[in-house]
Amino acid sequence: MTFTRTLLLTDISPPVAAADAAACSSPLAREAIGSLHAETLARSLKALADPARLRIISIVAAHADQEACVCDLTGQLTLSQPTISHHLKVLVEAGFLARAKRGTWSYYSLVPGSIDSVAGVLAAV
Amino acid sequence: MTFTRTLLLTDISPPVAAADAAACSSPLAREAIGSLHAETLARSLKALADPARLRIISIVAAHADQEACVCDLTGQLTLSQPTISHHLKVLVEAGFLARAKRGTWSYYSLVPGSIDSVAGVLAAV
DNA sequence: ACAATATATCGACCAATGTCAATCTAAGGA
DNA sequence: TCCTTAGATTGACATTGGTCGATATATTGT
Repeated sequence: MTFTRTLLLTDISPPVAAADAAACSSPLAREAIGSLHAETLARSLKALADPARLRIISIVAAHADQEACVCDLTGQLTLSQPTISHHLKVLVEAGFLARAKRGTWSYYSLVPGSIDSVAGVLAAV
Repeated sequence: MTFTRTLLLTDISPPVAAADAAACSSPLAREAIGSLHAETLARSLKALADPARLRIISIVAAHADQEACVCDLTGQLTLSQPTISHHLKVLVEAGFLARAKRGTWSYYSLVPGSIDSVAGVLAAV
């Protein structure tokens, strides 16, 4: 890329596309997301893209105080305790849940806005 | 589920939780999502949870006519043509893209509302 | 018909992921 | 102090998933 002036969209006359674009290509209305942005969003979506983890989030969100202990989860999910613990870790590391240990019990709460944020970013892709 | 009358939230007095709930549990404000719903949403999210596929969707959406040919993608993604073709297939099967073959070229377009729909469902989990 | 091009499919490979049994850690109660 | 219980960690395993090279299919141009 050695051009001193960036090729603008308005520079493209209908029949001719951008320099390195193929003949079949149509004009762009805006920029696509960058690869870095794509990787960040993909990481968040990967953390959510599991039935057990979605149910965990939903169970936590369904509680009046937006908080659930692990026993709430082991009771409703037909998964072993270590597996549930693993999913919780994934969700905490992805920034969707926060852990608070009180006595013997661990309580998990939703990080406010974290889900909505991902949903918003996704809708803007 | 053989109860004739559903247990209402207002039936639960503060100190006592639902029948099979543990001592650490707090009351629910609403129902959590069902496992079927969770699996459906997870399938959609899995299709989106990949950097290459997010970029593909973004590139398609960035086009003025919401349509891109494969050559647009091979030019921008540093992935082999078979790999891109694979990702396109995943996105079509998940219902996010539609394929239209015209002549030698295949054009992929966004299925209107499909992304917003997932974003909306996700935000409601 | 033939050659060239665009895209899809196949087969194989390696990395990442979900799951569980076994074990470890920490907090409470007797 | 010891036992019990809640939860996290570890290690192993099977499955899924992303990638590419090779090949197949289909369409256009000569």
